[in-house]
Formats: sequence, C-alpha cells, structure tokens
Amino acid sequence: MPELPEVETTRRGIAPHITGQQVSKVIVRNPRLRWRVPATLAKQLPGHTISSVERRAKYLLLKTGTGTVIIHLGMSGSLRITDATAPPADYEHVEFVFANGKSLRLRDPRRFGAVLWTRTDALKHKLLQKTGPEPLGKDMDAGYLFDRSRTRRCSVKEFIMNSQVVAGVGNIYACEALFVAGIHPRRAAGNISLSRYQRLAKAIKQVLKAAIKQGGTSLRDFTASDGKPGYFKQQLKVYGREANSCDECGSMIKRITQGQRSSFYCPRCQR
DNA sequence: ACTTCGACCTGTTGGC
DNA sequence: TGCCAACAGGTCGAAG
Repeated sequence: MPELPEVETTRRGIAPHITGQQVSKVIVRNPRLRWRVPATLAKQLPGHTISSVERRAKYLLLKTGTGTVIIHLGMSGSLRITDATAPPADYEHVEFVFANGKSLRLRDPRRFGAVLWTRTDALKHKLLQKTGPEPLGKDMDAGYLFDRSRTRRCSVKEFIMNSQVVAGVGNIYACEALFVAGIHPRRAAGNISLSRYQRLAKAIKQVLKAAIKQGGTSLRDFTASDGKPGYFKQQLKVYGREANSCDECGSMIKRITQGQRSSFYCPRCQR
C-alpha cells in the first residue's frame, strides 16, 4: 500500500488531528516490527506535544520538543485516528493516545514497518542521513541524476529506486515514470543522456504529483480506516498490466524481474 | 564505491 | 473446496 504519495496522503490526513495535541500514553502491543520498538519511546514521549508532522522519503516524523517519532509503513502499514476507547483491531501494534481522547494507531500485518524514537535531529538519524534528495525537490533534477549515474552500471530502474539516489520512488511509480519518459527499465543508468534524464526527472515529479493529488481525494474519509488506491489504479499505464495492451501503441505490456522486483513496461514505447 | 542478495513477515491470489 | 506456490506497495545491511 504505501508508496510516497500514500505516505504523504497519510501525513496530511493525520497532521490536523495530532498537531498541537499532547500524548498521554504510548501503547506497544507488539514491539517486533522491522526493528524492535524502543522502550524509551513509551517512557519519554508521554506528556509532550506534537509540534509538527513531517515527511522525509517515506518516513513520517512526529516532532515534539523532546524528540521525534520516526515511523515507516513498510509494505503493509497504515495509520488511522480512532477514539482511544475503541477496541484495537488486528495488527494494531502501536498506539499513541492523546489527552483529547483520540488515538493514532499503526496497523501493520507484515510488520515490515518501523516506529523509532530519537532525541536528536531526526534527519541525522542513521536511517535518514544518507538519503538522497526528495523527488519533488528542486535539487532532484536532470543534472543531478546524470551526474550521480555516470559511475553506475545498474539499470536505470534500480538506480531511481535506490533511496540513496532519490528518496521514496517505489516500484509502482518507478515503472510509471519510466513509461512516461519512454525509457526502457533495463537501460544502464550510466549510459543515459542528459536529455533523457531531463524527461525522466520531469516524469518522476509529474507522476508523483498526480498521485498525491488523487490521494487527496481519499483523504476525506481518512479516519474511516480507508483502504486501497482505487483511483491510482485506473491511471496506471504499465504497472500490474502485464499482457494488456499499451494505451499509447497497443503493444503487449511486458513484465520482467529486476533486483527481485517486478518491472512492467511497453517494449515499443520504452527504449 | 558499487552491486547483489538474503532477510524480515503475513495475507491474497491463482492454478491444479 | 482445499492445498500450495507465487507474489505483494520496502529497504536495510552483509558480503562480494
């Protein structure tokens, strides 16, 4: 479920509910996420107020005066706001109870997600300090991708999915952006021209922005517990469309494996 | 510095 | 209907 647009949608969904709210309690029902949820979180966070909800890559940052909660949704994580009195649903491993009687709950069946706690600058945290620029930021442009790719022998798809190169480009949007840019996912990153990276940088931004815009729609009933990316799906040109025909040229969409992930592309439109 | 690959989990889907 | 294998929106970190 969570690609960057959904993490951003989640951020926008929860921010108004928890910003300025004081945490009264942290309940960790199962600390065994990707990394064990630190015991210091439940000890140190209560009594403090959320000053802002930010995002870096696919990590959400809940900032307070004394430290920052770092949350990652992994493959199956989602956050929702509930009444604190509501009985916990399955897989709701971590809950932040607020003084106003509401709760923020992380549900994550696969437990690839993470909840961490740092008392220093979150951006200097081990997980974030080497992270590449935000894909929607000004510094992520053709020149940047071109320069960073010169020494690389990996495919362009693996290149743009590398979080040290660009933050938060997931499998769906990597496939979609390459389609929009007309670049074959197997092309070697280091051999791609500046002008093609121009198209790719634009495509990444365009595709992510469009998806975030759609996410904004599902935002309305966010607290309902909300579900799947219903609308994105209709707009996907290649992802998950193996053996369907390409909207642009009618060729058969292909699927290959790269870096243990599925890639989808149109063999005619993408070279 | 870069690439490859295993690891972490559980739910869903599709074929037989 | 049941069973089993394949697969899923992520990405770190070790090893080569």
